[in-house]
Amino acid sequence: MTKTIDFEKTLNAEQCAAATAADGPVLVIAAAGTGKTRTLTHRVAYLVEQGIDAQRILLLTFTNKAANEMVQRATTLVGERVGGLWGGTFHHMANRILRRQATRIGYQQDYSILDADDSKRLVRACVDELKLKSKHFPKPEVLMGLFGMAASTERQVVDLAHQRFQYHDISAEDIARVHALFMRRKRELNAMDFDDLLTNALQLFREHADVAEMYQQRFQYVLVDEYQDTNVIQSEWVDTLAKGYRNILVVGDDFQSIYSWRGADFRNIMSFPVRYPDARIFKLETNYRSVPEVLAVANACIAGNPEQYQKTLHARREPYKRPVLAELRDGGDQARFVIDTVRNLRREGYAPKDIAVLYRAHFHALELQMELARQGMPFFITSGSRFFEQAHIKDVCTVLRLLGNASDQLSFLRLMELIPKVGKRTAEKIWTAMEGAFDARQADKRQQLVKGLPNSARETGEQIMDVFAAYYDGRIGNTPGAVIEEFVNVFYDEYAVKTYENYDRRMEDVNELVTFSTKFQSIHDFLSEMALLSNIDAEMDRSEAAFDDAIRLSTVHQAKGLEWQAVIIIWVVEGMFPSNRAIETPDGEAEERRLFYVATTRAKDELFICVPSTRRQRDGAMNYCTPSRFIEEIPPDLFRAAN
DNA sequence: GTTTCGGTTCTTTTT
DNA sequence: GAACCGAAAC
Repeated sequence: MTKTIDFEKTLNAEQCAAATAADGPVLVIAAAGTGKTRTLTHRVAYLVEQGIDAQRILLLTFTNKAANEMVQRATTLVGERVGGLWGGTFHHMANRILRRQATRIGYQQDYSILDADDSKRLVRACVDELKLKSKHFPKPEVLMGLFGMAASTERQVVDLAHQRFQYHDISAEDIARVHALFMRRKRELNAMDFDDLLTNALQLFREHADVAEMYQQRFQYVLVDEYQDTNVIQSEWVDTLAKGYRNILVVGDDFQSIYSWRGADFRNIMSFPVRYPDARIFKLETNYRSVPEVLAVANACIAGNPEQYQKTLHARREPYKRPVLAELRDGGDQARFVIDTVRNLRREGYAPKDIAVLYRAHFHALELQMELARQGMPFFITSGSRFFEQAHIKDVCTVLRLLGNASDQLSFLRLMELIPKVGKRTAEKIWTAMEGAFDARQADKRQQLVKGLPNSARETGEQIMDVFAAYYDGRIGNTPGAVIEEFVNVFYDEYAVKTYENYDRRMEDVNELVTFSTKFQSIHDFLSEMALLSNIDAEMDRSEAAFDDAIRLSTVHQAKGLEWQAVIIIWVVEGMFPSNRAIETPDGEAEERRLFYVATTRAKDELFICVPSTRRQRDGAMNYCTPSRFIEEIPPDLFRAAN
């Protein structure tokens, strides 16, 4: 017999009420640091203790890290009984469902997943094909943003484009044409991007009642974390899945809604009681994380957003020190301040991993990174470009992706263009000759490919083709790692030496990828995981011990859900935080304020806010900075002076 | 006609 | 860095 949990003892009254709530719809408003994860974990444990089969519980989270953490903590509470629980991100769940049902919506089961880089390339190709490329036409990233917005808000691209470019000489119809071609191409490539995963899964539910019903029957309980960051697709998704039993429990905090630029709408959380009139609402307001002085600053900051659910964080911890507002001369001065502060904190007994530096955008940290490197202070940064999206990682996966989906034109072109003397044109010609698919199983197809290459490239082409042959002949294993290793041995290692100055570092990444791949049996599992794992998730798997001696550098977005003893926020000046571009959009300022609130509430003991007064421009000229409006809104006596 | 190379420019936030 | 552009090299 497994031990039973005394919920009233291990949780406070607020948490306990939410974790042990009776069946039916439940909304939990959980302010920062109030034990949200703890509550959700105990909810899972509670359900399992009540005799619910874990396979019938669905737990949707924002990151894989959050899902893993919760499952792990629930396992500690009630043991192996949580084994069959479905936990993960919306995208993971969509992929899991679509892998079984893709044919119902006109896709093949072996579809590929396009990451941001793939989608961008495809959009660029569509713009080229329609001959719309010009100085004034929006760049692929801008188009992608527009398409993504349309997908996640269920609006028409032409309307959004019209709105966005009404004062510019850009045709909304042309943008809609690019979008239409982009959508068609993805079908032809048998590929889905991140947005497609969500919309296609929803379409599947809408058009196939039997599929929807199957999952509605399966999931007796649906739990959703970070509900304030769901978009309309996701919220309809959740509503659909919960239709069977109506045991839906969502947890969120409208103050921490920071993804509206991705279609997230915190009104989902506000309207929950309207969609579920019998919903019970629980509020968690007791903060265990931060000292009262930090909370005072956080509360003062968010008071600038009056139209939100007002809730006050009640401090549980003893008074300690007021946060520091540090006025610095420039970026260099700021970097030295950060380093001095870290040294002082170390002397006070904090470990490096207890300290984080947060900022609005990755490039804000460039100067600091250089100074840290120069001073030999170890740091650990979650970089802007994703591990799996780096050129060398994508290069070594092209063969694998083609084995997984013969229609993957993007991987085909990428692979061909690795061969010397083969460029865009030649690669495209060969692809056209292949008639839309490269079926590497057939020896004559491989032959045909080599014949399409210029003479000087044939030998290399044959070497690469032999990787495919080896896979099908069974000469190498059929695991993802074996294919990558073979490709590296016969071709890529030599290529990398010639191409990259930092060959060593890049090949280390490749080796790490092979190690990572051993966890997966099938090529598809591996490729899906690669596309859907975020940077933070990927880093989880890398040697964590190495990071214990390093301070953490992170964007505020990526810091969400994390906490540190001491937090230093840099570049809190107008134009950078809030970012210039963000405040141009309606409600942009309110979201930036929420973002600043998220930043401040990451700190447990100590908070340092840096305000440099000048910033060097690209051309070397000095720019004067005004302290952020978010600083001006906070009463000065809530801060202490820097020593 | 294609590929390659060298110089220039620009960085919001992410599954 | 890495994406883009124009010019040189093949």
